[in-house]
Amino acid sequence: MGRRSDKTEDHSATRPAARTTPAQSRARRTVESILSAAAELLGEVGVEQLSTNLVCRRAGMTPPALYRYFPDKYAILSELARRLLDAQAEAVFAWVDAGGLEPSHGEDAVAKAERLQQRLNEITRHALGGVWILRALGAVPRLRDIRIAARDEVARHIAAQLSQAYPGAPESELLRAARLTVELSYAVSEMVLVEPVSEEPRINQDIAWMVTTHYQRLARLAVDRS
Amino acid sequence: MGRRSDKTEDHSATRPAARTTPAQSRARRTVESILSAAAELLGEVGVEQLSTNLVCRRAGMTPPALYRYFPDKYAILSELARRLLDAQAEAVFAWVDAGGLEPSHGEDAVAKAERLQQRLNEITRHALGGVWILRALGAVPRLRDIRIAARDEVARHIAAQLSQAYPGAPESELLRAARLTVELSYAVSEMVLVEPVSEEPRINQDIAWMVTTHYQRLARLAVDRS
DNA sequence: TGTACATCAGTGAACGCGCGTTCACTGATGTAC
DNA sequence: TGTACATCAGTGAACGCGCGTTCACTGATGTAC
Repeated sequence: MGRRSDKTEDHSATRPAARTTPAQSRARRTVESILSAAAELLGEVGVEQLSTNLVCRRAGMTPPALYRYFPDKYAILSELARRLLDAQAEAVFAWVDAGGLEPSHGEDAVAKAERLQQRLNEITRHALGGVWILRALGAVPRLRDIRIAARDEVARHIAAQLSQAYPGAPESELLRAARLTVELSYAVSEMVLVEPVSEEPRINQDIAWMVTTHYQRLARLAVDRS
Repeated sequence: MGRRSDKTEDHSATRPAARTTPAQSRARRTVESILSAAAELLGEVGVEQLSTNLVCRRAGMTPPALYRYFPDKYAILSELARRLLDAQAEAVFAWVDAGGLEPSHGEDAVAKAERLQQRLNEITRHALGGVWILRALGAVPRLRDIRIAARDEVARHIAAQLSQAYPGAPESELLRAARLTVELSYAVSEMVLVEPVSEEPRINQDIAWMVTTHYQRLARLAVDRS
């Protein structure tokens, strides 16, 4: 998928370059061990207490091995973040491409949005580091840019699609709405993963309804204005 | 306000007890210096790099002075969090008590909700540590409970009021809806404070519309069911 | 209103510890012939 | 298919530094008479 590789390039510009790119398969396993260890520890001790030494110990290796691939703990977190955010972005793109935003009768549109939210929760749940990276992304100054960049990329795509589906609505409004809804979607993922699972479908449904209705309202306002 | 002191007691159970409660006014100034310094540093270096030594230096005092009042950096963050969350909760209570949730015609209800969101943003903006504590609260394991407790307290109050305004809707649904909207409101505050100010009113309006419509829909569904 | 004394508030100096980081090295992997 | 060699991957040991934390102490504040 061409779009995906574009995206990866974008991110690698932001991300602190790894000192060495692993060439052998042993090295690739090492990198994965580091990422897994960091992911585990993220939820156990929190971003603040996460240290490269701690990660090494958990991953069963010595500091220089880690330093070969990551300059510091932020590089590790960035990589975890990039993976999660890329996966989420890809899910949204796939959903949009499959007609997620095409005008349809109220209930259908909500059901479609609900499935997307569910998928995003699922991705977050199973990503390395899970919901903890999502949380860390907000709180760590050096990582905020990654999150905002990812959010805006998704938002632009949604806005573009919305303006096709509902021509006449001003671009700026659509972009604002898209940004807001992506942000809300992150918040819901963060929330849902600590609620009892039984609550999850209802919450997804609620947010899906809110977002869908919001889009439709914008479209309606645009039509009224013309 | 009786409700407020109840709340304070609740929180102090969660919060690690200060070693000493300041008795003299000099001591109270010291505590405030510590909190201000920590608040400043929070946005500059992030929760992860915040340390008691760093706070002392910025506050112009030596470590033992800090240790007299706070056992560790989490105690400082908890206090900052408590203040912000208390202020927000109080604003919501005041708004509810002033009839914020009373059934009214669509546009009015939205305008009321919009004003509340604006007020909450304002509180966050001017609180010690501002939006950075809000963010830290999500990411630091030892602080999450405070955030969740505060959210749920506000949500219960809103739910109680909703069930009075729209009798017939099941309590559990109202509580879920209230929790979700409080969470969304936090997210919007976090978001808005980094957007250009010019965007703020529109975003407040959007979220106000979404939340209000959501409540009204729940009420309508309840009526339909009976 | 002044003094003596008890309590409160903050200092200076020190400690052990884990962190981030680097060095020269050994061992593992892949490849050219 | 086997061996020799170049490159890649990870180790052991060490470093200086700032962190969290405590001690015995000095100085400031408030109060009893």
